[in-house]
Amino acid sequence: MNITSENNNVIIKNIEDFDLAQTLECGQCFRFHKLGSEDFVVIASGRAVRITHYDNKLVIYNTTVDDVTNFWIQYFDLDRDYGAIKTFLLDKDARLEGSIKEKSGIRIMNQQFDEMLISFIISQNKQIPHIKKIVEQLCETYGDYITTIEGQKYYSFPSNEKLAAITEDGWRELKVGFRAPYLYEASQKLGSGQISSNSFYNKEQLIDAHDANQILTSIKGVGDKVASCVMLFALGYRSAFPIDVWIKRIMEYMYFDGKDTSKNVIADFAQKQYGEYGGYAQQYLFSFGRELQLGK
DNA sequence: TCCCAGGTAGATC
DNA sequence: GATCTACATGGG
Repeated sequence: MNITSENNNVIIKNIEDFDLAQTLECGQCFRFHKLGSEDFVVIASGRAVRITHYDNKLVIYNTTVDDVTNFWIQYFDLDRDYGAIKTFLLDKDARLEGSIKEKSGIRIMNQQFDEMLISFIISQNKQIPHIKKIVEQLCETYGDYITTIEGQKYYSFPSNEKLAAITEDGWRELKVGFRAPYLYEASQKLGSGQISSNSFYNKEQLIDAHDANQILTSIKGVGDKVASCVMLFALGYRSAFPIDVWIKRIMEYMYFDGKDTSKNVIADFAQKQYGEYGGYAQQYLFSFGRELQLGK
C-alpha cells in the first residue's frame, strides 16, 4: 500500500483484496451514494467525500493524507491481511471458493457504533433500499449539513443528543412503523450514555462475545441478528455470524440439503465451521448468495 | 390481492 | 425449551 497526495486528493495504490463497490454494496453500509461503477460519495463520522477506485488506484477527493491514514484506512479495514483470512477459510471449507473468488474485494468496514445500532434496528423486516432511504431521511432531518457534491447535499448521522431528542412520534414520521418504540428506547440509552461503544471494553480489551450479545439484546427490539450486525460491523467481533432470511436460505442450500433448518442449528454449524472468521465467511456468502438468489 | 423484506417480542404449546 | 404470530410500510 502506497499513499500519495495530489491537489487535495489522496491516492492509495497497490491495495490487495479490495474492491470499493463490493465493499460498499454488500449490505454492511447504508450511507453511500453511487455516481459510477467504482465512483461513490461515502458519508461517515461527519465526513462526506467522493471516492473512486479504478486501475487499482483508490482516490479519496478533497481530503488530507492525515485524514486518510487516521480515518479512512481503518474505516475500510485496509490495514488487515485478507489474503491470510481467505487462506484460512478455504483450508477449512472448500465450498467457500465460489463466494470468495467472486467477492474477493469485500472488506468488513469499521463503522460507528450508534449508527450501526440504529440502522440495524430499522433494518428488521425491511428491504435494503428501503432501509437506506429511511436512514437518509433520518440524517437529513436530524443530522448536520456537511457539504454538497455534484449538486447533492450530504448530512451527518445525528449525534446522540439529537437522537435522544426524537420522540416516538418523531420516529413514526420517518416511517419506521412498529420499530418506533424500539428506536426511541435505544436512542435514550445512547443519549444517556447507558450504552456506548465503551460498554464493550474492559481494560481496553473487547469483552467476551457472549457478554456483548447480552448487553445488546437487553435493548428492546434488538435480537441476535441485529446484535451480530452491530458486533461485526461496528465493534470488531469478527466471529459474529448474523443470520437473516438470506443467510438462512443460503446456508440451507449449501449445507443442509435445502431443508428448513433453525437459526440455532445454523449458528452452531457456522461457529464450528468458520470459528473466529465467521464474520468474513458470512459476508462472502451473503453477498454472493444474494446476487445469485441462492436457495430462493 | 397476496407475498415478502438483512426480525423481534410476547404468547402458546 | 422450540414454534407461532402480530407488527408498519413499501415493492414486486
